[in-house]
Amino acid sequence: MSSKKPFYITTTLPYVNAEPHIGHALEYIRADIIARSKKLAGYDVFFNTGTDEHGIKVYQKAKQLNLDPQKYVDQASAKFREILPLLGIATNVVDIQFNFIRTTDSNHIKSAQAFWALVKKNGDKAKDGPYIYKKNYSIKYCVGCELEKTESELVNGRCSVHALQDLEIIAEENYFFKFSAFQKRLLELYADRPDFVIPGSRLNEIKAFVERGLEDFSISRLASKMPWGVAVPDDSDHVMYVWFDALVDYISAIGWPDDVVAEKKVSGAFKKWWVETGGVVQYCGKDNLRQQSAMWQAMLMAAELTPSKTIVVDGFVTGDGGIKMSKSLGNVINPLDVVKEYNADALRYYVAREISPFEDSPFTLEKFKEAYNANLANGIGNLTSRIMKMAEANIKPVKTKPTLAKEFTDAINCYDIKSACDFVWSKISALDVLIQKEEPFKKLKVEETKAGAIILIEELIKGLAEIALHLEAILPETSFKIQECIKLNKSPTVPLFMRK
RNA sequence: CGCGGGGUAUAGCAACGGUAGCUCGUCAGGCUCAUAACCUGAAGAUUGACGGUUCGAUUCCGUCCCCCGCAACCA
Repeated sequence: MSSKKPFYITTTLPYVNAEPHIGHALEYIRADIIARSKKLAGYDVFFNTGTDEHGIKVYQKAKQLNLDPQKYVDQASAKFREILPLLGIATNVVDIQFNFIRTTDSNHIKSAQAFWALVKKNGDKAKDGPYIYKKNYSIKYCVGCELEKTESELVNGRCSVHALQDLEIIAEENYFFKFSAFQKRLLELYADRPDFVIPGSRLNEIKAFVERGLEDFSISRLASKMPWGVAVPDDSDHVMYVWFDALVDYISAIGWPDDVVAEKKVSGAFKKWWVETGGVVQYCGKDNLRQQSAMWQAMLMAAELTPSKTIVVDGFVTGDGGIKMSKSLGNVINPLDVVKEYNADALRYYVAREISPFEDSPFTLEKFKEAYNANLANGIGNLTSRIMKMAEANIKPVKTKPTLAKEFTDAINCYDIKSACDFVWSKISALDVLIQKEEPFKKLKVEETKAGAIILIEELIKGLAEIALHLEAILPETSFKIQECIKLNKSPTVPLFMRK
């Protein structure tokens, strides 16, 4: 049994209706950098991600393709699972327990049903309950799309694809969650924990939203119309609508509720990853702020579980000039294309340092190339070559024991990945300056100064090793290569990053 | 009066009640260990507009203009 402190981080589960895109890559990479940094800082890390696979869009899509829904989601989920190693995500790293959950996994389904049943039970005896109740609900249905439409999908109250057809209003009786009962407790949570949502501007946003008043939301659909979902406990006419299904993954992933029974024992996974960590750190896009920081937290309260630890909210990746990426504008970046042309670390670098940790940022191939040449090829790549060349020819292998810098861990603790990178690159720049100032390459040629030059080169190696240590979190592959060079006292056989 | 973010050098960003910084690009010089790389220096900004508070405002307050998201199931 490890004595290390546990740390639990998760991404939002992407809905498999769409193909993996740059936003998913961004979130994976960010969460991965935090996970690896925590590992470096001595934590035992649980890293969760996966896919959200139920619901009408997936069901319809499978029907269109004439596929069994399960077959369809198997394929769709695999696409997400497969890109993870290509992005350098820690699917197989010591001290990082990686988990890929699918909402169609049988243990997740069991967990979601148990969660529903628990919330129902708690609500039925609560003063402000019931928490789950039935109510008539009218959905807007587009006959052309054969799909239910949400308000945000409508243009002038009509389907954007079938604007000439009137939407059908279909009333059905659904289960609702009594979100409104949790307004006060949510506001208390936000007030008590100023770091609950990062960045602070997003905390203000969700606070303002909750203060305006909450509407109960629908949490089931009629199975007769849409069978592709988790069955509601004790009512086979209904399946769960996304919330009580997908959001529960953050606890089903760590063994809830099975391990709650075992919570009295020390070894329960839920106890370790939820109770001892103070909850999960959740990455999400800014469009998911409400779901993660309000709805899910209210659900946890209803289940009498402690809230998440922190919600870290990403901005969006945009095209040039802050314009939304879209196929018609041709400014969509496919992360796999970037990885193919450069490599995973190059993409990770760009995501970590050139894209704002919390605000929208543009991503263009021009900017990418510029940043790549300046900071990877000319920066860390070139620095490694110049130091190792001198080392290889003049010194014996140096043993180093670099330590993690406080500036770095401080930045990571604030989820400020960009600042953490800035720190590392300031070290890179400092070594370049030092070499120029001290000119060991000149001193080597003169007998009287040679000894001093050798000491200096050993110092440079130590500096490089320190950089490599920090890069384990950001550019794991590159870090490994640098550490190998240092160990073997050899300059890289091929440049770490070829100039483009 | 729905909510939020933003407007700073060519571009992308940072900062802050007290000399407005960084990266890319441009120009000049240096170096030769290194991937035409690296180092030093220079040019380049009435900090969106107008008012207010202040000894002092890019920063705080007010009004306005412009851009961009969100507005209950898109990272």
